Formats: sequence, C-alpha cells, structure tokens
Amino acid sequence: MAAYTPSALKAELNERGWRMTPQRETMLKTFQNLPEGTHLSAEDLCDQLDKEGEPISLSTIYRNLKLMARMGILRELELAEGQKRYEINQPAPHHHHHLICVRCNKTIEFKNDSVLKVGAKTADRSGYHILDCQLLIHGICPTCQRSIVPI
Amino acid sequence: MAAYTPSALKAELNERGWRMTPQRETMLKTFQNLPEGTHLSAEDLCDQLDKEGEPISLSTIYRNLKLMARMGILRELELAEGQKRYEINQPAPHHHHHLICVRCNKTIEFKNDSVLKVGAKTADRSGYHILDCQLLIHGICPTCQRSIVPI
DNA sequence: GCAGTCTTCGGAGTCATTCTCAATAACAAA
DNA sequence: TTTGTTATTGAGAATGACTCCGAAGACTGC
Ligand SMILES: [Mn+2]
Ligand SMILES: [Mn+2]
Ligand SMILES: [Zn+2]
Ligand SMILES: [Zn+2]
Repeated sequence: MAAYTPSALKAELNERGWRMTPQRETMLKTFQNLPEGTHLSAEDLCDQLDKEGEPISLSTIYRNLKLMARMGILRELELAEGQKRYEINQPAPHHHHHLICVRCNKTIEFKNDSVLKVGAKTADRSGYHILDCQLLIHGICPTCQRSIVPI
Repeated sequence: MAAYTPSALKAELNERGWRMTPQRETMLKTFQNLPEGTHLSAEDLCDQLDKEGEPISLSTIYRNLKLMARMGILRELELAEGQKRYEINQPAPHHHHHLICVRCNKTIEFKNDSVLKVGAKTADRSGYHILDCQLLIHGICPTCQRSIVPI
C-alpha cells in the first residue's frame, strides 16, 4: 500500500530474484499517470499502449498485472461482469472504495478512513500482511430504479 | 439484505412478471441450509444437488445464481481465482466480510457493524438501493509469509 | 563479457460462463 | 378447470477472458 518509483520496483523485484524490464516500468508509469477513477482491463491497457507507441504483448500484460497486484502495487477489481480491472494502489489520502450498480455498472468512488482502519486492524489481528482493502457496495442506481428494464 | 421464505421469493418474482420454479426453490433452500462459511461455485452446487437426488442443469444454476444475486438474495464473491462463489445474503447479525490470502486463498470471515453502516450510508447518499456490502481484504497469511515459495 | 535463468512474445489451449432453441410448465384470465 | 401466453428449463454449442508453451531475447551477478 505504498507509492512506487521505478527504482523501488526494481529493488523489490531483485530482492525476490526477479528482474526489472522495460515492460514492467512502462506498465507502472502508465498506471501512475492515469486520471483518477480510471479502471483498466488487460485489453484496455494493451490498446492504450499500442496507441502510445509502446506496445506490450497481451500475455506479458496479463502476467505482470497479476504480479503487480500480488505485490500490492496494483489493486484488482471485479467491477463489471466478465473481466478484471486494475488501478494503482494508493496509500491513505488517495485510497478509496467503490459503489457499483449491478444493472448498468455505473461506479462511484468514495473515501473512508475508518473502513481502512478496520481493514488494517483485522488483517493485523490474524497476522496477515495486508495488500489491499476495498469496500464493495453493490446496489441499483437511481436511474436504473426508475427504468422499466428488468433484472 | 433480508431473509427470504419460498413464498416471499415467489411474491417478489411474480411482482416483476417472473415465475417461481421448483429449481429456484431448491436453490434457495440449499443456500439457506448451508453451514456458515460455505462458499459454493456453480459447479459445487450442481454436484451437491446431484448427490442429494435433486439435479438441476448447470445452465439453470448459472442463470438463477445471477438472478438471485441481483435480487440481493445471494452475494457473489470473488474469493479464489477463476470462478465466482456464492453464499446467502444474511442481514445484520450474520452479515460478514472476508480476509483472503492471495497466495493460498485461505479465507477468514469477520463481522463489523460499523463497516455495514458506512455501506448503508454511502449507498443512501447516492440514492442507490443497496443489495450487498462487503469489505474485501487481500493479504498474505502467516503461513505463506514464512514459505519460500515466491509470488 | 559470460553464464544462468528470468522474461517476453505469439499462438495454441483451457474452462468458466453465456447463448441457442425446442420442449416444458408457471401464471393469469376466462 | 381449461386454455393461451410466455417465462423457464435442459443439453449442447459457442464465447472469450485468461493461461500455458516453447523458442528467442535480455537482465543480473560474477
Ligand atoms: Mn477506483
Ligand atoms: Mn462468507
Ligand atoms: Zn444503474
Ligand atoms: Zn496463504
């Protein structure tokens, strides 16, 4: 749950016998420069990097998304149906949670420090090294409540 | 976020122009009678119903799991990799959250009313009709912290 | 530099989930 | 109770997000 510089990432990778690569640095920088509220899928990221002239193969993207999520650099989100989305894992002042409409997937981000504290305390009590803490609220948004469309 | 009887389920289904079926009643009862801490995948449920002599086709199970989750009767959980798991959505005294090890998927359930209140308040403030509220903590469990196995 | 091995790439493969459609059966109205 | 309408089921096919594979490339430590 800390912000990473490329060299901090390299240090942590090497410490575990892994290697820094241009692809990993590109992915880190891309996520760090994303506007708040952006949640990228693997394909989204692949397309965006293509457009920016720094293409990375889809397999590499999948591999490194999972790696960086398990290192606590990225958070893995299950917001919409069918595919995982990722965002940078920011510490306290930027850390946030998600409120999602199950019908139209409209997503609202919100912050709450007390939830974050509950998360830290709970993980600690069980001896877990915490990587991410997200409150997920599913509901039906005002628009969808009014709509006649079922489900 | 309320407990359902078969007739309450039928009433709510009919209200929307949908129908009560033996399959839906069987699924509801099965989830209600599950021991606490049980998280079933679609295939788990299919296998269990086969053994109990009340088989339901896998397509029907998938269809109704999603339906019941969107009605707020079941909660859809993304605990392990690769498949969704479901449990009954209990109100306040039984409602709980999950702490998960990203390496071995060991899962601990815990209760916290203040988080539940934050969830209700947040949904309300945005006009969302709340269906589920789950705090998801990802971390590394004590055993996996000690293990030499990477990632 | 060099050896060792971690990583990348592209394509093939996997499998959870969704789709299709004919047959069935709730539901509501008569 | 009977009947018409149409939601639902079941079996298998199809989809697609994701993983695996193997050869080629490239970090790291020595
Ligand atoms: Mn977000
Ligand atoms: Mn649970
Ligand atoms: Zn909506
Ligand atoms: Zn573990």
